[in-house]
Order: sequence, then C-alpha cells, then structure tokens
Amino acid sequence: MRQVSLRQVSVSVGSMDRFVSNFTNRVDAKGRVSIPATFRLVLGRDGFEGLYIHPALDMTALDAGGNALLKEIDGLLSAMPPYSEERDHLSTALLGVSEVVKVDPEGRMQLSETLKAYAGIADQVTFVGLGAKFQIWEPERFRVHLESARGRLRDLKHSLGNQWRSQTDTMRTRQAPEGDAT
Amino acid sequence: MRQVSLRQVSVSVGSMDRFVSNFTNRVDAKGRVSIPATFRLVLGRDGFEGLYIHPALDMTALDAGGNALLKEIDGLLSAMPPYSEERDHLSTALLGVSEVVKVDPEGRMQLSETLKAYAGIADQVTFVGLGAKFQIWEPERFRVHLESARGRLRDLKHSLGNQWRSQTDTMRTRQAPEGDAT
DNA sequence: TTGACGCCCATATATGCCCATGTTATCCCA
DNA sequence: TGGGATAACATGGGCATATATGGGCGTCAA
Repeated sequence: MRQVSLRQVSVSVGSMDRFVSNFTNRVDAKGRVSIPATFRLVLGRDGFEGLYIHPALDMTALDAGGNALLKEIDGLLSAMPPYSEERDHLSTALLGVSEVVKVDPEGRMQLSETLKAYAGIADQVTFVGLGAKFQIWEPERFRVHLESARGRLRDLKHSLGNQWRSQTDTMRTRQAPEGDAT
Repeated sequence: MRQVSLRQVSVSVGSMDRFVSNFTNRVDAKGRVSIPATFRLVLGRDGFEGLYIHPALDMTALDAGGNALLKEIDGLLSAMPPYSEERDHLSTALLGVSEVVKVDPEGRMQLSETLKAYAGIADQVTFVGLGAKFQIWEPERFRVHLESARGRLRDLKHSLGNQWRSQTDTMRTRQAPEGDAT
C-alpha cells in the first residue's frame, strides 16, 4: 500500500489475528462500552457477527470472542463422552448461559445485567486479550488476578529453569561492549 | 552523549539477524522513541510488522521483539489445554499484558503508560540487544543491572574455573563460520 | 404507552502520518 | 589527502483521522 523507505521496518496489516494487551473503558449511562478498536479488528478478521460471551468457568470474569472461541468450546465439549454428566454441566456452563451480544456502529456493546453481575462490573470494564479469546473484568478484580497470574508465571519459569533460560537469555554475556551514554 | 556509530556495525554485520549492542535514545514530548536503526533492520528481516512488547518477568524492564519472541510465547501456551487454569493464568500474564506497538514511518514507537510505569521510564530509554529479543530499560536502572550482571558473571567464571575457559574457546571456534556468508 | 434497544450525530482527545531540522558519518573529487 | 557534498538517523512539530464517549431520536414490542 505505501512505499517503504530503507528505514521503514514494517508494512501493512496493523495487528495480528489474536487478542493481545488490555484496555480499560468506561460504561456510559446507557450501559454501553466501547470494545477496543484492536479487538474489533481481530473480530472482523475472524468473521463473526457480534460478540460471543459467557461467564468464565473459574473466575469472576467473562470470556468473549468470535468463531475462534466457539471452535475452542466445540473442541472441548466434543472431547468429552456424550451424555456424560460432566459434558452436560460443561455445555450448560459454556453454552447455556452464553450470549451473543450485538455491536453498535460505533463499536460498542451492551452487557446484560446477568453478565455484569457475574463479573461484578459497574462503571468500568477491563478487556484482556488472551489470544483466541479475550476476557472482560471489573478493573480492580483484574489487577488482583494479574498479580496472581504473574506469580504463577514466575514460578513456572523457575521450575523450567535452564530450559527457559537458554531460550531467552542466550546473549547475555555478549551485550554492552562499552559503557552506555549519559 | 551518543554512542559509537552504528553505521560501522550495520555494514560489517549487516545481515545479522540478532539484536546486539545497546543504545540510548530520547523520549520526545509526544512520548515517541526511535528504535535503533540496526534493531529495525533485524525486525524487518524477522518479518513482523510492528513490535511485540511485554514486561520482563523478573526485572524492571520490557522484553521486545518480533516473531521470534512471539513464537517463544506461543510454544509455551499451546502446550497447555484450553480452559485449564494453568493456561489462563499464563496467557493473562503473557498475552494480557503484552502490546503490539506500531512503528511510525520514521522508525519510532510509543510506549503505553502502563509499560513505561513498569520499567520506570521517563524521558530516556536504553535498548539492549539480547539476540532473539531486546530489552527496553530506563538508562540508570540498566547501568545498575549491568554492573550486577557483570559481577555475577565474574563469580560464575571463578567458580567454574578452567571448565569455563575450555568451553568458551570451543564456542569461539564454532562461531566463526557463521555471519554473512550467504 | 412506555421502556429498551438500535441508530445517528457530535466532540474531545489520542494516534498515526507527513514534512522539517541538526548532527554525524561516509563518499567523492579536486 | 583534505574538505565539501551526501546520506542515514535521531528528533521535533504540525495536521488529519481514528477512537472513545456522550447524548438525542425513532422504532418495535410488551
């Protein structure tokens, strides 16, 4: 689309095909919230009309997404024995209480009272990209959750130990041939 | 005030596909920072539009890179089953706090307040090449970090004694053939 | 009729894009 | 070989557009 100079690094597209990063937006008087623009892009690419939402299984948050999320759920359910009790429960939790919310021309959505209550959402929501899906949190709860998640990750890194380290820190000894400026 | 010229480096190792050396640039009034030209070259070769950034796990710095870094994270996540608690936590800590920042036509990026806060960045940033990725530091913190890293390295070297020496000699030999030879 | 909902318009601000400048290294030529 | 011309780069600032957000209005259904 644009001509690229020598210094230019990248071209076109904009973002990827997955949800990344987090954003906190306001809920207006009518209960509307803007879905982050980057998320809308991903949803559009995914080709899903509207937005699929269901309560997260083990957290006070909502899982949301498009076709990619639906596919994930399908896979999960089909992996369980038909007519089993677990499957019934799971499909109830994932499909039975889910909603397909519409997105207005400005890119906003409206959460039902049920969903808001589940996540403890009042006048602000935090959107958290998790790859194939994203989550919707009450900001303060998310902060807490994130702390715990970070801790988990640190633990995991330590337990992986050398494996991880060799991947990420290989060049450590080569850096900084001279002192840095200032 | 400025580092040693990049030009010499970029010519002699122009086809290098790793992030090497460190540079300190200013953050302008609009919050923009120039990504070092040599790093932009590597990113371009990596074929990633934009720049992938996330807080480093156990340092007050940011990890940044392109597809190489992304692959690392992907591999980790895809190894875990969807909807497992482990995976949710990991993707929260990895994807949820990551950002895909755009690079303007001049090769500059803009860090979010969140990321700047995490790394303690104000009006200057130090880019540190670490091979497959690079880090973004507040200059003074990096200086301190580097000192401590050097110290630990020295200790390690002493404790390893001769073993270390023989290993590095071997590696040096193996590195030679690599480089520009196409 | 009323209330919820979808749609349109308005606006402040953030973001991206373009052009300009100073500096430094590289190149070229007398 | 010296020095000006040239190119690459970091940096600054202006401007257009996108995005988040607020509010009004018509419509459809209980």
